[in-house]
Amino acid sequence: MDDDYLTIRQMCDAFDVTPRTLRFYEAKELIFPLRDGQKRLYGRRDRGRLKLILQGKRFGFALEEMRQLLNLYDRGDAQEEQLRRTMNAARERLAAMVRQRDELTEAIDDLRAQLDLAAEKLATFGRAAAE
Amino acid sequence: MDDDYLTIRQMCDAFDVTPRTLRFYEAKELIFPLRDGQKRLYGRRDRGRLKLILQGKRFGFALEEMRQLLNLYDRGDAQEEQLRRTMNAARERLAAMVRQRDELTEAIDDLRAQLDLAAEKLATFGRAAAE
DNA sequence: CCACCGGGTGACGTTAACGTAAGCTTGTGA
DNA sequence: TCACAAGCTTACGTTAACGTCACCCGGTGG
Repeated sequence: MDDDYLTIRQMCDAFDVTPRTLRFYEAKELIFPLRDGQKRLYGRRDRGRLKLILQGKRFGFALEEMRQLLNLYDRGDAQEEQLRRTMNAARERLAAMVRQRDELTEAIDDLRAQLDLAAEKLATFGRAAAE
Repeated sequence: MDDDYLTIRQMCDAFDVTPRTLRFYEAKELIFPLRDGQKRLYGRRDRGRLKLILQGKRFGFALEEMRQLLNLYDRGDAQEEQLRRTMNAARERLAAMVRQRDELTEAIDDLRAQLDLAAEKLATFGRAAAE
């Protein structure tokens, strides 16, 4: 009921984003602020969506993916089905993240091994100089 | 001595890259194939560099960074200093990769938690339907 | 009156690592 | 000789998520 509306600047401060970002999200149809004349006014709904968007970004969802998920919730009905779909998307993302982490771990281990080799080689320089 | 030279296609097959990639690397001054008229010929040296480049990519080095590292080894002298610098660069990369993995791990844990919450919520739907 | 501030609207720039397409040459087998 | 394949060069396209710039508008304090 008491949707206190925020200006773009207040939103930026609250969520630590730039005005450009909010306008950009609006252009991408992720959020739909009201207008007071020219000025954008962001209500509870937009804040909720933005929060989800930023969370999604953290999980590696692309903006377009988030838009689709958010739109699911906009149609308001069939809650269960929506939740299922969202969970499926999330599970796929999760699997991708785990894969990515595994690859990273491999690369880390390999790089460490290379560094060890290099350290040995460097030691031979030291010994050569000590003769 | 016996630099057997490879054509661009042979290189592509050997390293699993496209011709475009090799020409691109050349334009970026990462490799320097000889020319037989128009045709590029890749020798031992270029193969070595390409191998390092692809390794570096795996570790997340940018091409420009790789170029600088490779150039270090081109001047041929002061081996020890070169090795040191390369190791320093590698250590920084390693630290960045570890940081990145930690962040990813956090995000993974968070997403898992969210999924668990969602699963609970979904269960309430099931119970509601069972009444 | 005027500078300034907050906000708004395009439109173009940025970054990385190539992909893609057009059109030219050169070599080769039928 | 002709067509075809492989290479070559040049140049523009792609992707994501904004940043930057130039310019406009309306209200306000001095």
